[in-house]
Amino acid sequence: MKPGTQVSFPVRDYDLAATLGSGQAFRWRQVDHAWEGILSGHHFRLRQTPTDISAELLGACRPHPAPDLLRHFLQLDADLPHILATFPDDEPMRAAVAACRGLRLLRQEPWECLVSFICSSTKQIVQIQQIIVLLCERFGEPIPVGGDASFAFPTAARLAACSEAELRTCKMGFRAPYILTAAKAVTSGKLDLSRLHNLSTAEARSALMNLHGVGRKIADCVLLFAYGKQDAFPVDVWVRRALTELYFPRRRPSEKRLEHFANTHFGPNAGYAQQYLFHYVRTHSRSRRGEEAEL
DNA sequence: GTCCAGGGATTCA
DNA sequence: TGAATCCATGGA
Repeated sequence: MKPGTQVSFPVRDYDLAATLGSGQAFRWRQVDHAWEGILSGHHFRLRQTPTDISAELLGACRPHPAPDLLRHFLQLDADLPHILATFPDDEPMRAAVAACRGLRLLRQEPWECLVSFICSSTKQIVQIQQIIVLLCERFGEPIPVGGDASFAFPTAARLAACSEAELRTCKMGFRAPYILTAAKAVTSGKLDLSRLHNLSTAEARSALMNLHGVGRKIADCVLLFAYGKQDAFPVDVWVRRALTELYFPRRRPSEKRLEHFANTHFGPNAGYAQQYLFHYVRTHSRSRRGEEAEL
C-alpha cells in the first residue's frame, strides 16, 4: 500500500464515528465527512459508506503498513452481535446500545495507549488530545503528507531520552515524571509490553500498576483498548456517574457496592458494555439534564 | 480520609 | 465577560 492508494472493507454493524470519537483513542479527528489519524507511522483517511469503510493512505514514515494493520486496529472481524448478546438485558444497557449500536472497541498499540492514558488523569478529552499533539510534534518522526507534515507517535526510546522539563513543555504537568519512568521501564526491558498479551487480565493489570502513575483505572483502559482484555472495566468519573444515575437512581451507592456491581453485573464482555455506557452518558447527559431542569 | 498536582475547555452568573 | 467548575486519577 503506497501513499495515495485506497482500500475498502465491507462492514456491517459498524459506527466509525462512535468508535473513533468515543474517547478510546486520541489521534483521530473528523475532517469534513472523513476521519483522519495516524496509526503505526501511517497517516490514513477513513470514510464510512452504507456498506463499507474505505481507507486512503495519505503518507507514511515507514515503507509498508502491516497487511492487517487497519483490520486489526478497527476490529473489523469482531463478532459484534455476539458480544452485544452477552450484555445484561436491562433498560440502561438497551438504551446505551440503541444510542450507539456499531460502536466497537479498537485494538491500539500498547505503548501509545499506555502513554495516552497516563496523560488522561484529571484531563478532559480535548486536553488529552492537545497534549498528544504536542508530544508527537516534538518527539515523533515526521510523516510527509502533501505540503505539511504529520507525526508518528514517539517511541519509548525517544521519550526516555527526554528530560522532565522537555515533557512538561507538552502541557502534561505532574504527569511528566510518570511518562518518563514508563518510557525508561519499557526501554530498559523492565516492562515488556509484548509479554502482557500472554498474561491473565489480573497478571497484566498488576504488571501495569507497578508503574508510577498507573492505578487500576488507567491499567484497565490499556488492558481493554490495547490488549483486548474485555473483562477489564475502567471506572472513571463518567462511568461512575452512569452507573449511579442509571442503576442506583434513588440512593447513592457506597464505593464498595458500586465496585462489586461493576465487577459482577456486566458479564464476560464487561469492558465492551462499559464503553457503550461511557459514550452514551457523554453524548446524552447534557440534553437529559436539560430536560430534568425543565421539570 | 484528605490534599495536592497543570491548565484549558466548558459552564455559570 | 470574568469567575467557578470540571476533567477517561494516583500518590503521599
